[in-house]
Amino acid sequence: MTNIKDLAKRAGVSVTTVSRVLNQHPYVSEAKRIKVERAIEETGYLQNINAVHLSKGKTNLIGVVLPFLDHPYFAQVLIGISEQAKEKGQTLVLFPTNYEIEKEQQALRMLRQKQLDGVIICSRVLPLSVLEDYVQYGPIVLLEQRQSEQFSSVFVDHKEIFTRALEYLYKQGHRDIGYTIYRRNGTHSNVRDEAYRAFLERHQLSFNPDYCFDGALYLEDSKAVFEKLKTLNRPPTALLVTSDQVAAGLVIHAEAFNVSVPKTCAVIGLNDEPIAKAVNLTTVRIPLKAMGEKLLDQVLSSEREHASFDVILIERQTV
Amino acid sequence: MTNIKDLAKRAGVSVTTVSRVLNQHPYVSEAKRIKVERAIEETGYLQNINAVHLSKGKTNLIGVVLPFLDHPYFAQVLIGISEQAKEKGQTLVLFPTNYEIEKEQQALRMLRQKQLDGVIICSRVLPLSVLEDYVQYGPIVLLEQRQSEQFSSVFVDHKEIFTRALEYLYKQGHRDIGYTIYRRNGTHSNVRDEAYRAFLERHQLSFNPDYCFDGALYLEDSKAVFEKLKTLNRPPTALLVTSDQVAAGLVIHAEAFNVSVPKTCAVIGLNDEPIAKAVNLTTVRIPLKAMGEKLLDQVLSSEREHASFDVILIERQTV
DNA sequence: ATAGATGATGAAACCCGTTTCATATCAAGC
DNA sequence: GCTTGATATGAAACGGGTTTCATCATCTAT
Repeated sequence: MTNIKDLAKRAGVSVTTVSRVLNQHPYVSEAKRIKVERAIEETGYLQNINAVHLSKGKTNLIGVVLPFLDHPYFAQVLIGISEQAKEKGQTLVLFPTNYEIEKEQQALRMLRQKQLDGVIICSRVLPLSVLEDYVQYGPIVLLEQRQSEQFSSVFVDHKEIFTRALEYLYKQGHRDIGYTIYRRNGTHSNVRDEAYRAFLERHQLSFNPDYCFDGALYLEDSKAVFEKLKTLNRPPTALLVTSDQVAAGLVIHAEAFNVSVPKTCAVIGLNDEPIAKAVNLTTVRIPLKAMGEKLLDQVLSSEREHASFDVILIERQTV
Repeated sequence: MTNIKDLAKRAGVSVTTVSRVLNQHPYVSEAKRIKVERAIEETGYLQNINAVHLSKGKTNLIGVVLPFLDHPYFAQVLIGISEQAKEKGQTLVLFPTNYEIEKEQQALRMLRQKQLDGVIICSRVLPLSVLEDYVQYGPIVLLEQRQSEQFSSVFVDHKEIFTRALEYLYKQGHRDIGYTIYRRNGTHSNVRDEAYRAFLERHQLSFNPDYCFDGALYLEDSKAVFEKLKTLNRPPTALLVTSDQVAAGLVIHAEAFNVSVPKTCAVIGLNDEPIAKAVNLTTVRIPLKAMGEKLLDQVLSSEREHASFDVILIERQTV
């Protein structure tokens, strides 16, 4: 493989000059520039990028930490991130964690070892305190509702989402409203719980612990929701479902479980994933792609920033 | 940042010895090993991985080229790849191409620049001849039915899939059978077309160019299929649909288009994606995750190999 | 007792760029 | 004629590891 030295010799200039040509620095005479360019063409020279990385101390590599690749929520965010990455000349390194702590740590370690210029964390199990130890090595940005001094973040207001969706259901006459989530101790579970309890209080409704269903993320998880629903002697008349996958599953499986949506049970989803439109799901649209783009911008920026995105309630046929 | 030199000084040994400790090479006395390990702990030393890459000429980075992130077909393959990557200590760099040629080229360029140890191509638009120019820089493996000398590959026999699905429909009494694909000039379109025409010939059925529907990849593409279906004065009584997303869309939207599945139109899908089970889709299961794992193994291996995977026809309710 | 294998160690070469710094040339301004 | 600033260029330092090679000390088998 030809390296920059060979190139310099062949062009009859110093390696410095070659480097200047490669990096489009000024102060190279036309004559030498042409010589170097010809040498590059003749040899088919290409920089050894690892040497460039070592020398420059950066890699244009951004780590993306996310639990699952096969869920539309994360897929949409990832599409936003990757389109913006293309725009900004960045390349993505993926860390599908399955919520395993070592996979998250791996991303942080690579940041520390300078293999990554920054890390985008779309969802996590690692405590914030651990992340804080790593900001010194490079920007870490979060896809979560959190206004930390240390990290930029991108988020939607989950309290508002819950409040709006719940009030909407209330206005349609529902008084027994349950909700489904994936993780009980996820980063947004608290906010949601608070919004839910505030809603109940506001309307003097009583709290029923059975009305919170967890483990609901994928289409097929809707079956478990139905099954649990069947065990209740006073099942909710409406469900706020924090993933359209699950909400769509409820709609699709309703008949099999002898439920009618929205008659027996109204359903309001979240995200406005493609399937939502297909099954006519009332849902709250979150601009996931735009949020992904913003995440990429933030990880490249030195400013701390907290970007909030607005949501839209999409009324369709399941409430 | 402490580097290996500082470490050597602090431990009172040579950098060579430190390197040996770091890389678990033999021939280091217990005493010195302990000294070095203590120095590492005290300083919190971590290798600059870019220096390691430059020195070793490899990065443990594998490029994955795929058109879309938000389709279950590729998501499943990617999950297989990434689980095996974790197993083998490899990290993935993603190239979501949207079938843009420059994105595919970017992966190849990074291979050539030694930033990637190998490239997995799940689907492509670049001609094979271009890929061949790059095998000299590192292993390139393909997710496609092709027995090339230059590349390892992982595949299912699309001819067999088509043949089995078509014969199955034939056995159920169907004589007007159409099929849907995404790209007319995709890597497998030929094979499928051949299988289709051979099937027609075998049963002395006539070829109808309107029976091939393209542009069908996502759930919502099913609507276009229905619309085109409506324009035919002799619509097919059965469809072989090469993505469960589309097949599920057909089932979900059937009512709206005044079609009954399977009565008016039988549907057989492909891949056995999660949604297939949810909507009771008859489909052909492809072991995508296992294939992804194999792809990762192949890209790490120096042997050329062509791995064929078996498929299973899953009979449910749409035929 | 001795050849030959095995263990232990460090100097130096190597991987391959970028960037700083010193130096030189040339033209414009006074 | 002289200072000053812009242009042009290359030597050398720097980023930070790994690996080869030479050397020396032990141990084992004959």
